[in-house]
Amino acid sequence: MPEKKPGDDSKKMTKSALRRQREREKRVETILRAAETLFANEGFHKAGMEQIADAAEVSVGAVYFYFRNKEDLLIRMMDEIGYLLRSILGREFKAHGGTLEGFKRAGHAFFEVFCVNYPEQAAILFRESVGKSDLVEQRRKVIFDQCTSDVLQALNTVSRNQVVAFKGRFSAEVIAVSIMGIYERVAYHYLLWQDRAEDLTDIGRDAVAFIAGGVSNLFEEPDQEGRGEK
Amino acid sequence: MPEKKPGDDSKKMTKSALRRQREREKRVETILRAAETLFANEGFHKAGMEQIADAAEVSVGAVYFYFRNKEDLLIRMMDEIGYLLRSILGREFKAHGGTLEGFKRAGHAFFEVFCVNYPEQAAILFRESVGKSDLVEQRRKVIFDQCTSDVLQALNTVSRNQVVAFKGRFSAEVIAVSIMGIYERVAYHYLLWQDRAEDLTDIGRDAVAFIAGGVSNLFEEPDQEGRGEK
Amino acid sequence: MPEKKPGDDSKKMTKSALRRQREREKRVETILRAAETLFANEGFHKAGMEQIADAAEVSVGAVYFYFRNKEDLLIRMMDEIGYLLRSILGREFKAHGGTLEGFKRAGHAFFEVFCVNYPEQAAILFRESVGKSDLVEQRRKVIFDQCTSDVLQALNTVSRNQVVAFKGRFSAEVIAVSIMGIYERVAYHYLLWQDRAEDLTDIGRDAVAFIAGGVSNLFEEPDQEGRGEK
Amino acid sequence: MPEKKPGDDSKKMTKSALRRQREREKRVETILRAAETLFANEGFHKAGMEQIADAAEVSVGAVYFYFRNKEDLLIRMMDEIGYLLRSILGREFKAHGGTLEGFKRAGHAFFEVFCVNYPEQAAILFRESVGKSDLVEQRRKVIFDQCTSDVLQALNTVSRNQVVAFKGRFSAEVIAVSIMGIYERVAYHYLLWQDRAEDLTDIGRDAVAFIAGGVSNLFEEPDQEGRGEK
DNA sequence: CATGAATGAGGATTCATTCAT
DNA sequence: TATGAATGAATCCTCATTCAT
Repeated sequence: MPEKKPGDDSKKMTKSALRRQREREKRVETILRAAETLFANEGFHKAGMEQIADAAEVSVGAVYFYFRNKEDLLIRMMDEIGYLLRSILGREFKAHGGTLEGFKRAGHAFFEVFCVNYPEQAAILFRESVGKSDLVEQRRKVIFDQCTSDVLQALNTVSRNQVVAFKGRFSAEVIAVSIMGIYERVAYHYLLWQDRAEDLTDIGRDAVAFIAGGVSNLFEEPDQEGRGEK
Repeated sequence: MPEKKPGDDSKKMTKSALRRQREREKRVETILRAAETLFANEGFHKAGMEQIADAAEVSVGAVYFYFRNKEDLLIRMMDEIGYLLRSILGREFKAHGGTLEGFKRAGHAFFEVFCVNYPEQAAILFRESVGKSDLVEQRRKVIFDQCTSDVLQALNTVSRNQVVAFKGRFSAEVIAVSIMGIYERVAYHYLLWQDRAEDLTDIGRDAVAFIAGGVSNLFEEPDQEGRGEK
Repeated sequence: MPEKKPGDDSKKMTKSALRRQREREKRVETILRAAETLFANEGFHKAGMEQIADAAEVSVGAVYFYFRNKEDLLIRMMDEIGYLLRSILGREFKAHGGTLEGFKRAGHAFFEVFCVNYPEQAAILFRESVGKSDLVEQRRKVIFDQCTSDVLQALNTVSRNQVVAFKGRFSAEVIAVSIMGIYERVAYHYLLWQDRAEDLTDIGRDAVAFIAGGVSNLFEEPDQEGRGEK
Repeated sequence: MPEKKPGDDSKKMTKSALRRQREREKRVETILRAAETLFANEGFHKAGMEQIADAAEVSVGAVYFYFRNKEDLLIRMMDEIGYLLRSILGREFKAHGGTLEGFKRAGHAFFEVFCVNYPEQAAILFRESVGKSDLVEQRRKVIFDQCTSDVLQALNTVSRNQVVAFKGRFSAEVIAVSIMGIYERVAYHYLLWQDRAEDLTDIGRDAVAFIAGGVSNLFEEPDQEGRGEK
């Protein structure tokens, strides 16, 4: 079984075993990248396993050796992409000490780093759908939930750091979900539909500003009337 | 061809022709509803034409008599759903004279009327994807663009009615897209993933409040400097 | 049953019955012509009954009222064409009193009259095939047999008129079949494949000359030894 | 892709690769033969892919692995048959040094070798047609054109060898086409319609004699009445 | 007689997956 | 490990034919 956890048996390993390990990982990598491009450009259903194998310059059998099935390929891919996305956003947020500024920077990074440098990955994460009740959909949910949870934590961190509190009547979770929605659709709209990658910086700034405006509204500001939405 | 425009020959029609016309529409309706349920529950790819025909209690041939092919079925369905959604939102907005209040009400209607009463339609509009470069994807884009455009117009109407102006540095279009994103993902998250239809009223209120907060932030407030980010 | 022999009941008929009779025949004619064009241009299998009905400006049901089924359509068509072809050839042959000259003239008429004026009919007679063991194939055989038989009779007539006799060792039937083959393939080659209708006169002359040469070789020439081939 | 040109890598091949190659060819052969029988007996349209696969004792998928589609099956088959036919005729003709005798022998071989030993192939070549403007029809044309061209060359060779010339007023091409027509229809008539395979030798002799008579008529014969060739 | 909506068996083709080598 | 030929269930779609109106 190739799914053995890497690192478990790393201490006692012959050289050739190490090389094998390395080659295995390289092979997995190659296949994953080939599939990624195909899925992004053709869509999950249109991309056939043989096509993927060809693109990765391996045999179909090899693909099935490293991946349980086509779904598994997509799931592992989405996990990677989810991890990548969270790294990018998390790094930026933490680099600014969990402030509102950091929160905004993370938003900018979403557009300027993730969308611009990993458009195929964005396409897969935001477009691919295989049909309800599939493992894939569950996985998508997990990834989005993690992201949402990250955003939620960030919101809480910011509010703590700012020494302000959320107005009790709002569900921070809904806000987090909303923010994810903004990121997702703006990326989809301008990257996948209009292919305006070069404008993403500006577009991202506007979107982030909109979010920041909505968010700052949510904090109690003791000495002052809220800008009353009504 | 059953696709003849209705109304063309409506004045002079024999009774039997009228009945036929009615029956034809009823049949189309039946098939569309059956397909809707199947697409929403099984997904586009998993739902077979025979299954659809069975559910509609007609033969496969009958489905193909009224619809060019499976894609056509989905496209016509999406068009209907798009129209339905825009009607619901537009009616609410106009009923309140294009005010911010109307804008919010439209938002509430999205969750309380559209999502709650037409969850299958929401599933189809927000989940179904067939793969890039398909007619379906184009159609989806058109529908979303129309909705986005509606939101954009609404924003402009509100800003005019409030005698305030957008802060120049924001792209209203990006805001509109963002709002669509919020609606979409909140619906997706709470309706399709968590199936919390009964909580949608509250959830919707929070989401709309968040939007309203963000939006009111966008209007120039004469006596005060913008919080200029950049 | 619309297949009643025409003329049977012609003596006692009301005027309206007569008109009906006429209209029926006109209708049959229209459908047959429409089908002819379609079969010639699209082929038997590609031409659908609905297409035929549309082209004839009647309903599918009407086609099925006048013709048992698609095969019947083709068979009746082929019968007509066979009759037409035999008329053209026979008329020419008889007009010259059954001489070799008449035989040649008939050959010329095949190319210059039949092929040139009825190319669609030629296409149907020579190209259409539906698959073995069909009624159609049997019908084709009958028609070709009739034509072959005509040619055979013509050969005999000529030989009688010329007061010469066939060399005993030749089967006149094989010659007749051969002649049919020449007509068929030359027409196919130059009309259906190369569409050189305008050259058919010359081409036909060559083919006929070839046939005449072969044929005149077959007759015993009393004062002389046969040129024994082998 | 199994269509790799044979011979490319024939020098350095492992044993197993060689065996694979052999098995592949055997498999293609098996499928082709099964399809041939089915096409000849049932006709192209009536023979289903599953039926073919069953007859070849492989799965449908295997058929599609070796052949692009049903048309491809027929085309490759026709190519083979065309090649076979031309080999048989050409061999005979060349074996007699391009004389009129060789020409006749080739004719006899057509009936006695090709028609008698390969009746199914004859059925396919002469009967199967799928409808105008198809790849198949184009292929048929190519094959017939090649055969016609062979006949034409043979005629020219004979006339050169006999030191006689064609009478200028005849188009040798039309003669060649005519000869093809004779072969085709005589075979069709007596083999496919009347199934008189056992009489084909005699029938063939008559047909060839008829052709030879027509042909010898075409040569200029300077000093002499008799046409005695040889 | 005419209509045209409805039928449904039948057919070609695809493709994820397996397994002998 | 790697290969790639083989599998066969699944699926979309066509179209000759029927029949209620």
